[in-house]
Amino acid sequence: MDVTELPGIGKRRAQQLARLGILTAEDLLQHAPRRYEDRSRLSTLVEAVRRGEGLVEATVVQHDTFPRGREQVLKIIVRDSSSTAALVCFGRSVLARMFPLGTEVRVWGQFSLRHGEIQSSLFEAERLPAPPPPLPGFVPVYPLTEGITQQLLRNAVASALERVLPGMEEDLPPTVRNGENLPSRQDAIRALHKPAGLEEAELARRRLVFGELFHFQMDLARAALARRRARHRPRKPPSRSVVEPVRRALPFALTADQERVLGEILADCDEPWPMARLLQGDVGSGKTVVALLAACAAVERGEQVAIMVPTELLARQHASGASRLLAAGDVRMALLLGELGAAQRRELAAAIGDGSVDLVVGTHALFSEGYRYQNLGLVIIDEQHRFGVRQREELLAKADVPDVLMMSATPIPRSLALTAFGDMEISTIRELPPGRQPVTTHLARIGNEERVYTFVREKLAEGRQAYLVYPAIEEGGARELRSVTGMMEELVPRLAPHSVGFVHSRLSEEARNETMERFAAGGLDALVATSVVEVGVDVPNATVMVIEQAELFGLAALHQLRGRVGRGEHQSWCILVYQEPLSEDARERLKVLYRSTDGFFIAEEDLRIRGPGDMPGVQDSVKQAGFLSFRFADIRRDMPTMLAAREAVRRELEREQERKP
DNA sequence: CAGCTCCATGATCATTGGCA
DNA sequence: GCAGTGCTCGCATGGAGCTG
DNA sequence: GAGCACTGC
Repeated sequence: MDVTELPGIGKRRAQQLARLGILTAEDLLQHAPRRYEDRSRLSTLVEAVRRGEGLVEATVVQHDTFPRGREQVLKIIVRDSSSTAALVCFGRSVLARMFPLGTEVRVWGQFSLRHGEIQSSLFEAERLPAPPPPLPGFVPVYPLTEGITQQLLRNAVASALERVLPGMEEDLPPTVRNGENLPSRQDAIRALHKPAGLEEAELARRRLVFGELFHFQMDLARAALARRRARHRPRKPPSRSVVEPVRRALPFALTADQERVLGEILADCDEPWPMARLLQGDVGSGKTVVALLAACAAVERGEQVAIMVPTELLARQHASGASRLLAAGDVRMALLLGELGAAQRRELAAAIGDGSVDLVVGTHALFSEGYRYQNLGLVIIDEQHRFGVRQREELLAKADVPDVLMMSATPIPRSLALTAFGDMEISTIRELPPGRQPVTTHLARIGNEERVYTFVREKLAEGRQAYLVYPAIEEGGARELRSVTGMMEELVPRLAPHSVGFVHSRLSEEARNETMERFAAGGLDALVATSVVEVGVDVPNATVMVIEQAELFGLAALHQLRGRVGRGEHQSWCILVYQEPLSEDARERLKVLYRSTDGFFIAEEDLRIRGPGDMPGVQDSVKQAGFLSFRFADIRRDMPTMLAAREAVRRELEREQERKP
């Protein structure tokens, strides 16, 4: 039912309500109050002052005014059994007419002592008819938008409750409701707007959260099921004729975690349905090896593998890493770059088309430029968060892509993973390979940077390399340019005689790549950069990461940056330079980072401090898909409910299976 | 940075009277 | 679609914090 | 008194 059918709501109000996402009376009923005011009992004026607010019944005994500017401000003096008080009517002198002397009134307001009397300038008053109506009880306070008042919303909700609520459908199957011991949806919605007490309101909210999350999880589960049913294909039994030789040739042993995850993936690949799996692991946890071994499994079945990475630089790096690791497996590899000439491109397209290439590494051009694969069996997506959810969904929907393995180096807290990647399986590598020394983190207040640079010079003199990162004040803006040039002038002499390269978003991509590659090859001692280095190149010889104005970075970004060092056998350092004063959050962020190098712990903390809005790794998908814009649920608080809902979905699907086998 | 929403805040005019 | 009627509700402003 | 919903044309 459209909101305009409710009394008091016309075209204009409807438009304003639309800004709150309210189009129908049902929407209105799902507009959850922000909080409640306890108007369930009367206080005396004296009590109300003591508590700061209260519901009071009193008599109007006097009108008074005082001047302010050129207006006269009305004061309505009321008296109850305990005292008298002034209702100060800034800008609403008309109230005089509504409350003449002698009127009995019921007032809700914030009361305090000012100017030597009890006053309230924030109040709602109403005339009290002869038999006093019942007390309002707990009154909802709704989020508003300009043009819509609390009262209007309360009235509208009240009439919506009468007219629409009885027709509202139950949204949970009875089995689930009984199992969880939940009230009906109608009861919950009624209680949401007219609770008998705060406990009831909270219970109602949780019930609605559950319903919402149940459906969310159900949709995900059904999508996953549908995918399984849709694309069956026969799979040959694994021969391990490629996987095993490659494994044996590895210069290191897999960690237990890597083994476990590899097992999960290989088992998945042997199933007749397509895999959709997220492989997450902290920076440097060795995801790539696992992914490459999975690729080998596909190759040995005669399938092709595409590895998609966000930048060409990474494509090159992956390709060279892969050719080294896969040498023993006789895998035919190709690197697909945008700069290929027409002839090369034709040649490559042909090779992909007739199956004479097993493994292709490239950017999204892998799919967008009309390459037709002869028998594509597995797509591996690195740094999945760099691709939008659109690309991800397109890919999952492609009928000819049986298996998809996404990789993420930004650990995602379990709670978010269950929402943003609820339709995928998740494999997690927690353990770092042996021999990696944890990065030592130091905090330095700005002003001590001379010591920092001395330290950096020492390390450079030892032959190591260093990153120096500063925040991009304004993406591509003039101020950034200034700070870049400022940095250059300052840093070149400071780090002399060592060579310094600069990378920032005002440079062309080629220029950036060139500098990064020179750094990677050891041709530059120090790299000064904005956070573009966040994702990226593996430079084992780089052991120092200095982050300027670290307080401006998010926790996850800092962790990512820190992950750029500590990738070789040398001890590595991360120095966070901050400027006081620090905000509470910033202080907490830096503390977390100082204390822990565990990406998963950091991710949980990030979620706790910041909330889900800015979480990297999921932000694209989540924001675009609106996953986190639940009506009732707040991921931070309702994680237990999410798990319960997920479990309920599982049981419900089981029951469905039994019913129609 | 901009656009929203939420929240807290908000108070006078000038006489009189004494002294040089 | 327009004008007239009758209803209800009735403050302005600046700062703070959040999000696009 | 304004703004808006509603009514009657």
